[in-house]
Amino acid sequence: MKYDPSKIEKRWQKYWQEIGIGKADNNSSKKKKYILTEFPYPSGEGLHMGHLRPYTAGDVYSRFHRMNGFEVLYPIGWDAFGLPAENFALKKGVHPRISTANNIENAKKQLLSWGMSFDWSREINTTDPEYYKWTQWIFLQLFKAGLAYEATGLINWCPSCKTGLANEEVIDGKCERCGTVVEKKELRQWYLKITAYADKLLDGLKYLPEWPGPVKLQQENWIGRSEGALIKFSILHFQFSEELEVFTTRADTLFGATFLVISPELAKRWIDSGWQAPDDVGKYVKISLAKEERQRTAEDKDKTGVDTGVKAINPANKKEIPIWVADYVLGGYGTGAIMAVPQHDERDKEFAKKFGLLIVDEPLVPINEAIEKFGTKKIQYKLRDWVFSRQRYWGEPIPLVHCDKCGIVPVSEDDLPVTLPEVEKYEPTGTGESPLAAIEEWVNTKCPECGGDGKRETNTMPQWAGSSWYWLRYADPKNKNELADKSALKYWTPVDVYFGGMEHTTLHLLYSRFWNLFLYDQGYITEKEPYLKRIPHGIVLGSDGEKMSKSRGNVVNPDEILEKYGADTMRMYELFLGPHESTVSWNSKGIVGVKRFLDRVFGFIFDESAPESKTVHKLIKKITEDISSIKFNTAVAAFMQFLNENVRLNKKDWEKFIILLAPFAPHATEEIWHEVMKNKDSVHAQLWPVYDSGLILDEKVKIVVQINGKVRDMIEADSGLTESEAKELALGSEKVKKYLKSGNIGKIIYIQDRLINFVV
RNA sequence: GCCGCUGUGGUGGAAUUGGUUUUACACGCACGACUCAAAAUCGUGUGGCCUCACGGCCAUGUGGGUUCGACUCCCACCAGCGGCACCA
Repeated sequence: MKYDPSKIEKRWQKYWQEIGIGKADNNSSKKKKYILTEFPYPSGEGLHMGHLRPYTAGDVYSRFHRMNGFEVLYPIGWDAFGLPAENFALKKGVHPRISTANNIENAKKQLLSWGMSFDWSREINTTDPEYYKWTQWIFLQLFKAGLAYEATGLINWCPSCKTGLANEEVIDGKCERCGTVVEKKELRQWYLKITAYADKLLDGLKYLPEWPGPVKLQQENWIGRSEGALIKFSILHFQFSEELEVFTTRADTLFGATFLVISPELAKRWIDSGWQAPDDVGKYVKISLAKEERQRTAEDKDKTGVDTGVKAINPANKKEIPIWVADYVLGGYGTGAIMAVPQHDERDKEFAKKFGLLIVDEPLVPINEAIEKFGTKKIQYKLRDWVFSRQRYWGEPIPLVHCDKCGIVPVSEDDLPVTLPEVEKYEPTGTGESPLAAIEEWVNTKCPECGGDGKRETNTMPQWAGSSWYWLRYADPKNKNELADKSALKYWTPVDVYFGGMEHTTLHLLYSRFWNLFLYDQGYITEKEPYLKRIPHGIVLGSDGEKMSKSRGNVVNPDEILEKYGADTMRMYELFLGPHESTVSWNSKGIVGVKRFLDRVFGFIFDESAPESKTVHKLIKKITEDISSIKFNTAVAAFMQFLNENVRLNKKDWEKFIILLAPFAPHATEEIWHEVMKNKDSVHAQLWPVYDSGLILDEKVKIVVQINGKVRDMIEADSGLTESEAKELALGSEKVKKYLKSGNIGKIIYIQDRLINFVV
């Protein structure tokens, strides 16, 4: 039979829809397995090779578990709010609602053509009011719990996307979305108090043994907990502040603190409250604050600073010390001021040397004693509160009303969702104001509390809002009364295995853990941590080893590969490229190897007179273990090797082979299962084969004979020989005799069925 | 600078609870079969060096070490990738 994927794949995809291959049952009595892959942004370019990787892995894993008797939930949806969707819409001049719907339709077609066994009956869309109703509802719970607050502060601002950004969205000083260098801007923003969960987020990592170490470590570093102390220094003759508080982890070095340094931000606050700073100080502060964050914090930069002329008292030795202002001190960490101990800190030393400040070598004091005497214990985090408002149109409206009389009032839960108004003009304004602010008939509303005139909050939520709880919704996606039914959550959550990218470690993965912990604390959900096991995948590069990009011209389009080779070949080659977690380069040349393999599978004719195969049992063991441990590349190799080595197989053994191959090449195996094997039901509904452990043992083994650790011969023998039997056999070898002639045998090392080593 | 990961043929990669003459599987390449020819397919070979050959020596980034035995463990160094980046 000739293998022509284009003739068979559509037919079986339709068949799977009809029989509901991926449908998960909330009332199943089976053991559950919740397998999740990050849901895609439906961008205008369609899904790319980077999507194929986790979805194929998840699909193989899901099909495997279904065949092993699990009730599997492998859902999919669309993370369709946010900048990519909106920017695409702006570029094409189409309303984001329409372009998003088109992009979703296209992406869905792609996923179906790849043979993914998602449960399409649970498809969700973050831009669907029925969905974002609950995103808004969660926000209100955060607000009511005091974890959402409004504040004016210096925030990251992307001048190209024209919106504020969270700390996590600034990668190497640039906007995570568009790569533009981020500016600092003083703006009124909504924040989520993720810092209140810093300890819980950190502590929870301890209970996730199946997360990769590097992922946990990265989150740990991002949270950045350090234990130290707050120490107050009194300020002399200064009316704008009586004392200056610093955070330090080295209270034991307090006696060596010979000056204090404040950040330009703190100096600015003093100036704003009326301090007549010396001219050079005022000038320095102005210049520092105007600098780009990256310039200011570049490490190889020379230290700069100015003496404020103000003096303070070191509480330990009562000595008078100067206060300087310098931009190596960060305004946003600790108190925005430090005590400088040049003897013990390289940065302080560099500064002191440059400006001729005192460096003394005072003895250390016990740290706890110092804290007790001169300050208070303090735990400081690097984690900042999450800037949660965006000045863009395409996002969930924040469900709050501003009322002159009542202040900020939450929209009544009965009135959710606050739907995004239909407008023609939705370009970002760039003024720090959301485009929604211009829509008067939407903005003007009644206060939910007093019924008087009120104005809606016009900022929208960030990209990350909808994805911060989506896995919960999959458990019960159509629920109108709550985000998901408790018993459905009890059955499905937590997610057993979560496939996704490394780039989300300190973004989506951190945010969603935060929301999950919060919802758990509030009693709305049943699990403390959302994902039991996290499996990151490497990125797919172009054949030149560079990131795929249009400008490089190295983009490989999965649709074209599919047209040429079919979905099964594409899937298997993608898995064959390398270990799931490593970065791989897509090399279109190598794909023919997989196509040739599937051609041979298709052309294989089983032979009823062939004896029962033992190697098929080894294959069952190998494939079962490889899928379980996410080693798909070696599983594919094992299939190839098996077919190379077995030219004759009877029908029963061939059937086992086809079942094992089914999760990898779902269409081709289904075709063979029906057309060649003449079965009526689906190959994907079969039970996973079980191997006979008695049959995988070899009767004959090859034992290596070493002399002083060097291999000198190999003897074939029955398995399970004792040491003396093996010794006798080995000494009979001519080669061994030759090498043993010159010495006496001392030690003998024998490892059964493997090797015998004579030490001479 | 700090933290983490990686380093094996022309290429992607296998093998790491130390143990079957490193390089499974695949690509590529060479030769052969089939063909008028090509493609496809099938078969054989394919780490390096020396040798007509038998055979030998050297090889898992580099240099040491532990061990009967090291790709696998330890130390130092080099190179690449990722994260954080003046966090006091």
